[in-house]
Amino acid sequence: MITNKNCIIRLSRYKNALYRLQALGFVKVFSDNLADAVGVTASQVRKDFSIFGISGNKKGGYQIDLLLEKLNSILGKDQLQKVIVIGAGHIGSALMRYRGFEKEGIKIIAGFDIDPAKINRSNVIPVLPLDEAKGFIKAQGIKIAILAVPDIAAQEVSEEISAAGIKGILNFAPLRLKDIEGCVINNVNLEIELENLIYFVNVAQKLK
Amino acid sequence: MITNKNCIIRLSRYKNALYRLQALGFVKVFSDNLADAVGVTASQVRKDFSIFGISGNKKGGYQIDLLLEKLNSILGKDQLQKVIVIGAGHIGSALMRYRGFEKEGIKIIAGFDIDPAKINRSNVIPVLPLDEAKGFIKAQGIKIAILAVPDIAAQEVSEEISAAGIKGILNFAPLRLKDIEGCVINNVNLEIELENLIYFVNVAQKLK
DNA sequence: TAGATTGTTAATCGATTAACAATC
DNA sequence: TAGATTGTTAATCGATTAACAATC
Repeated sequence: MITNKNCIIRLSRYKNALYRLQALGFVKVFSDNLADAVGVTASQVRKDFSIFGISGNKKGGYQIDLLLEKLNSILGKDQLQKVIVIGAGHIGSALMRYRGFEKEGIKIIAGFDIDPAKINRSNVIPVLPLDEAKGFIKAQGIKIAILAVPDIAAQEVSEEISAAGIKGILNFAPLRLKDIEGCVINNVNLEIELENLIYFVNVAQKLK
Repeated sequence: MITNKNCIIRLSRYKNALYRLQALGFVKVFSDNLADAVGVTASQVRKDFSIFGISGNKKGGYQIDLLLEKLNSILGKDQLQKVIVIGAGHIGSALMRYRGFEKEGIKIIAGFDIDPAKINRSNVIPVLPLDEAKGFIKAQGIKIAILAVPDIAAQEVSEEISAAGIKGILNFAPLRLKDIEGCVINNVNLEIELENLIYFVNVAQKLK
């Protein structure tokens, strides 16, 4: 199935919107309701659904609970996702303490750092020495890691954790990691996000 | 000039790659060098440059220092960007302490929070009461804000700071803000980034 | 039934890539 | 000059949107 990243991001947005609609007491939606809620066209919604074989009822729309079941299944949310954080600096620590992941079935179970001063084995989410990461990943079968180490360390660390069994890395280091065979890498580059925002603000200012 | 977000993100990547090449001692680049460094095609590089009227020398490639000047000017990096952070929770505090923005000419000059316990006026980057944000934005002429407040507060706060003069918001709250007239909103949704990564890891696993 | 909505195909749109003339 | 690279146009590709038959 050939699907692009944007399409999958939209599935996440549909899911989130459906939970909100459900909380408001709705039981079913039409494609145009959902489109409005997410900010896309109704055609886009139906097209996305048809790609994944999700069908509704002609005239009757889609039943929210069934739709959520299917979206959650596609998005792998039918099982708890265990995630580790590599790098317990400012960003890494903040992500470890961030509660927003829990309600999405994503659980950060440990952090790792090379600095002995950052180690804390007794914490709810322990911070362990980086050289224990490899064993931990293998023992616990961890597939997903958040990488929040300094730029200079990012490439080497990503290759190490990948070799230990990590299949997906969410990279916060502001550089492009080389492709790693058997490992998906998504980048969150905060500098570039801000730079981009500044550009479009400047453009808007000039237009006036 | 009609430009898409991806194109501007590539300009940032070109810029970053050019600094690295410069640090390695290079004085000029050809489009295919830069393409390799960033992971795009040489056609893409030349096309992007031509959109912004950046020209090189037939046969001679592009002179790195001139190229950086032009890219920095397009990206608004010829002046220091003052940014505030709204919400001094885990994410907000981490962003305030994060040093990565400085080398990009982006300076976080204050944080704001509604919780009196978080206020700290004597810090290098002070954390001030949220109700001082409006006056601060006006007095300092701040255009860019990073929004790291709880979901429930995000819509209201974004409208307030926009009314006070904010023209661009980098939103970390995991929900879609309604469009605000005269304000550009970029979203960083960490839950969705992770969900997306998990999806593609699962797909890759199934293919094997 | 008449009206409304889905599911899918075809049309459109926009972005990327390929090709190549210009030219250094 | 011959060879290499730019700058731009045309071709391709892929994603989004529009249209509409099927049907509830």
